[in-house]
Amino acid sequence: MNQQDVKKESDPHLVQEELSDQELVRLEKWKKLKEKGIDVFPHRAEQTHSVFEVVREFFSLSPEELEDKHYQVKVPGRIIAIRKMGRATFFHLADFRDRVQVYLREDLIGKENYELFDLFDIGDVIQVEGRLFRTRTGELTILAEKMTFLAKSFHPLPEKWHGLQDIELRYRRRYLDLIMNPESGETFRIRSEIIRKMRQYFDERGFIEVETPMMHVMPGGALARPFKTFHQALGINLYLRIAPELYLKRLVVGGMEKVYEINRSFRNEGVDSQHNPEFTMLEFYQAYIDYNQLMEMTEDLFLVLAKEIHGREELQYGDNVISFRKPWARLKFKEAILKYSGLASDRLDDEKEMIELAATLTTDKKPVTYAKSLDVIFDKLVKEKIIQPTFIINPPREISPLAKANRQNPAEADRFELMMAGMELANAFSELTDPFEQRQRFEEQAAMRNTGDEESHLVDLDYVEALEYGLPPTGGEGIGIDRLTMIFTNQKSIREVILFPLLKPR
RNA sequence: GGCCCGUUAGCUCAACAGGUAGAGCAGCGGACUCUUAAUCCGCGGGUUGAAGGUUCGAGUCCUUCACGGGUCACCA
Repeated sequence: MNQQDVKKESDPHLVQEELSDQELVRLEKWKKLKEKGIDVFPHRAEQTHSVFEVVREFFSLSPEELEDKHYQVKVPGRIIAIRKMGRATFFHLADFRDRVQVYLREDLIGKENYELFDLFDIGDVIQVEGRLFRTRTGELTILAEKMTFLAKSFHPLPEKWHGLQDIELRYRRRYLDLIMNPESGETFRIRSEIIRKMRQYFDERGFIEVETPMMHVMPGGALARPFKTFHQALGINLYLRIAPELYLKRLVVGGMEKVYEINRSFRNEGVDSQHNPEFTMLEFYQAYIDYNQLMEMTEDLFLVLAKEIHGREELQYGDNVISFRKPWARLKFKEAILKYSGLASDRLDDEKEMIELAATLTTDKKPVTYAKSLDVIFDKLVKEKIIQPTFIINPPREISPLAKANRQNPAEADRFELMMAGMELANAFSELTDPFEQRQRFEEQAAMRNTGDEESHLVDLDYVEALEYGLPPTGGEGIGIDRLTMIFTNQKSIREVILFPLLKPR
């Protein structure tokens, strides 16, 4: 603490030291309220309704009904607009989901109380007690009899008409975004509903929800660079999980035949409109099924979500309408490349040519194997062109080290990636259950790692040992909740569906 | 990390080609007892993201830096 801080300690001051005239005015009002003995930060408030509940319950009642019944309410909320007209004032009180008008009359609450309202500002959280009526223009309104402070607001709110537009400020001060921009609140309400409905979906089908470690001694379950940290007391390096996969399959070994985790995972990669360093997945595993059954489940799940949340089977996303009607397109990985890249099939089979082509598409790490080259080509030339929900099935086994190989073509995996709107939404496969093969796959990965591929898997012998006890045939899938929310809320950036996306400190 | 764009009053935005920074909302004072982007009259509010440079003069031109957005790279 420097001297300046010490000097100011006796006198309350705001975090921001240089105050605007408006902030000084608010501080003055607060002092006046204190002088009057008014507690602007009380411990609790009684309420009969939230703003949202008032609107929901009384919205459809006629002026006469409201007049007859004399509905008395106590409603907390934030003042978001004031219209003063001499000895009468209208203002709007808002909560997270709605707003309701309040009417204030000097002749009803008395001169002294009416003048006290001059010390109320837009942004203050208050409680209004009064009875409901309709104005001449028909708006449901609370005729105020009593008003109490619940929290004084010391900063002016953003502009009422345009809201908060500055994208950076919207992320850094999400609370302001939520106060000012109802559509932002709606996005996060839908996100919450997606997660709730997903839970319900899996719970109803007999799944158990679990939580597995987020701190891993050895990161695994995906091909990605991890965040590294250190445990002081144990003196060991730890990694933030890149996926819960290997732990969840250990649980299937343990008899949890249907298991899921809504998990936050962390990947130390770039940040863009489809990637945040921490992101949320739903990962689920079901014993005795394979990836074909997972495709059916996935179609069903998305369709249920669309119908229950939006009441529709297709959703507008940007310029496209995305339809979840079954069945969805299924395209083999190589066929998808043929279809969308324009490459001829004899060239696609020319391993050398594909490795060279892939090298021209990426500047960083050069793909050295045929399988990795195809993966790059898919990413660069195909992915963005797939708009409607499409299962891309049977990608190369080499880039799927945790999936069973396909029996007809062992170079391919019994796996699919679900693409839509140019994004990967889900990734699923028939889990590799043979401990000998798993160990061999890990060793292949480790060999690639030694050639400088940081994202390859490590040899996780502890996991292989679990497989040695017997993992039944199992289908497993991960669904990106953030991206799913983007589709369901028509947002182009992942930062719009994460309350506090990672930003550099100011 | 590369490239492009942005950063001006609390907020939303102006300022032609370098010539002493404006408006609306919000705020303050006044009028107004059914307004709803209330209205009317008046007033205050700025280190133009930061630091250098060019110039008689920089919000504007140049350099560097910070943060954000877009895009490419990496990735889901």
